Amino acid sequence: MLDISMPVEAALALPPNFAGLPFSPSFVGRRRLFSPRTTIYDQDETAVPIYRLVDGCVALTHSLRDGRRQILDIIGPGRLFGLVFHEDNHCGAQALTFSQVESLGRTVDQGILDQALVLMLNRAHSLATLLGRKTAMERVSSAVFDLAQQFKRASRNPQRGAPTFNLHLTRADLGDWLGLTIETVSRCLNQLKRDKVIDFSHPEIVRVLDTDRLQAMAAGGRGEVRKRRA
Amino acid sequence: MLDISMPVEAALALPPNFAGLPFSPSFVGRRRLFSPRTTIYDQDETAVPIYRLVDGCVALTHSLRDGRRQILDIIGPGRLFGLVFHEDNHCGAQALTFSQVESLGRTVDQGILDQALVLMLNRAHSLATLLGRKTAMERVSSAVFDLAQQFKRASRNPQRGAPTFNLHLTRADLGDWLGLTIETVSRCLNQLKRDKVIDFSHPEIVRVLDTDRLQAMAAGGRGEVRKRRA
DNA sequence: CGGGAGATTGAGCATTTTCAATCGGTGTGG
DNA sequence: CCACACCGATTGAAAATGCTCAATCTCCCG
Repeated sequence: MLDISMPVEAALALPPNFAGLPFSPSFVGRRRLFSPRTTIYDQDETAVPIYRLVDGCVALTHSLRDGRRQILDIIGPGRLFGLVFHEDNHCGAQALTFSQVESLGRTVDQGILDQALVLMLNRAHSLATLLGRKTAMERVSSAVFDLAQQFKRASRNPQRGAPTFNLHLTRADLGDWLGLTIETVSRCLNQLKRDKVIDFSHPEIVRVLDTDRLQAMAAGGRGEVRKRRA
Repeated sequence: MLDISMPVEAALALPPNFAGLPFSPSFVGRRRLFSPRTTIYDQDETAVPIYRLVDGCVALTHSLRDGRRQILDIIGPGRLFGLVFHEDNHCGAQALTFSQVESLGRTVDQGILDQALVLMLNRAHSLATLLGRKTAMERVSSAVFDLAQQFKRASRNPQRGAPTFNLHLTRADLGDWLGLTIETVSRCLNQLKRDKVIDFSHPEIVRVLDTDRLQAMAAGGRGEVRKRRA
């Protein structure tokens, strides 16, 4: 595997087509390539520009002083991230795979920025709902569903056919994202596999066998209405 | 108690001073008064304007189809909320007490809107961290601390003196916010009371006896570093 | 072939939930 | 004015989901 000794300037080939946000073509800033497990910016860093993820996978993380870590969002190709979103030094960004990132400085079209902000906020709210109210199985199902959306291979199988995607997160990452432990994540993933909802032989490459059932499990299985609250 | 049969137009006295966001004085739109437990807008509603909470307390909530509810934010006087934040019908807003709300339409200064959005996002991220990684005691401590900030009485006791505030949320609301059950919330609150960190006789009126300790408990008690993760 | 990192699996445990009973304040009707 | 009903809060005991600890497995790589 490549041995790139970290934050390296690189002018790479154009990215593959991705279903990302629209951009004014004028903003094609400097690109940088980050290796897996490297920090793009720190939780306490200031004056961070706006970035666009061209290719790869980035996690926004927040750590408590005692070391507990929460992943606040997983960013796929096309999405924006950076400091404007967290003036108050709030969370850091870390590449989970080789990630090509484009710096947009601070001169981003207002509308696009707002759009990205709103997406960020919606996802944060979804995550909160997941963390506050969903069971382990539902959380893992939600995560797989979300990642399948963001990272499904544009590759073969044009439409209806067991979409495969690369799970860029380790079990530990998934745990930090979903508020679970490594072991629980592993158990749930293997449960989904036994249930023939997903499949994987290599733990990184996941195939979704039954998208509908996956989505159903993500929302709360069979709709038994829960009690409480007038 | 008043019998106001809901959403009622009202021109009320000017609100007390509050430590809110700055506003261009030109935006003084229509005001409405909402009674406790009434809906300001629904989760699936569209074309909602931007609101400013003049006085009272509002909860942003998201409900799963099966009835589970997650409170995504608790809004205190001065803060903005409304649809721009959630184009994709996402969460509803509900008054928790008598709340005076000012509609700003959609003509809000961009900078102020962004500021509100970023605050919203930061709070959503903090909530996610709380829900994903904190214990019940830490969650409840965090909530009390946050509410003390947002709702501390401007009243007497100019500074250093056991700030008292009105806990506008019921135990059920707190549970829906913190991802806990009513019973756990109650137990934690009474534990804090036994520990002389807070005090209350009426379950709605809370006095903070030891702000420092409260804040410490909110962040994770005595800083024992937890394991895992390189 | 040996070492290491991540994943899986099992068993026991703990925090939090669930279930259930009781308390306390408040509003209503007799 | 008091009895009753109701709603929210509190408290205790039992149950459960998810965690901790520990062993083993599978790759990957040198």
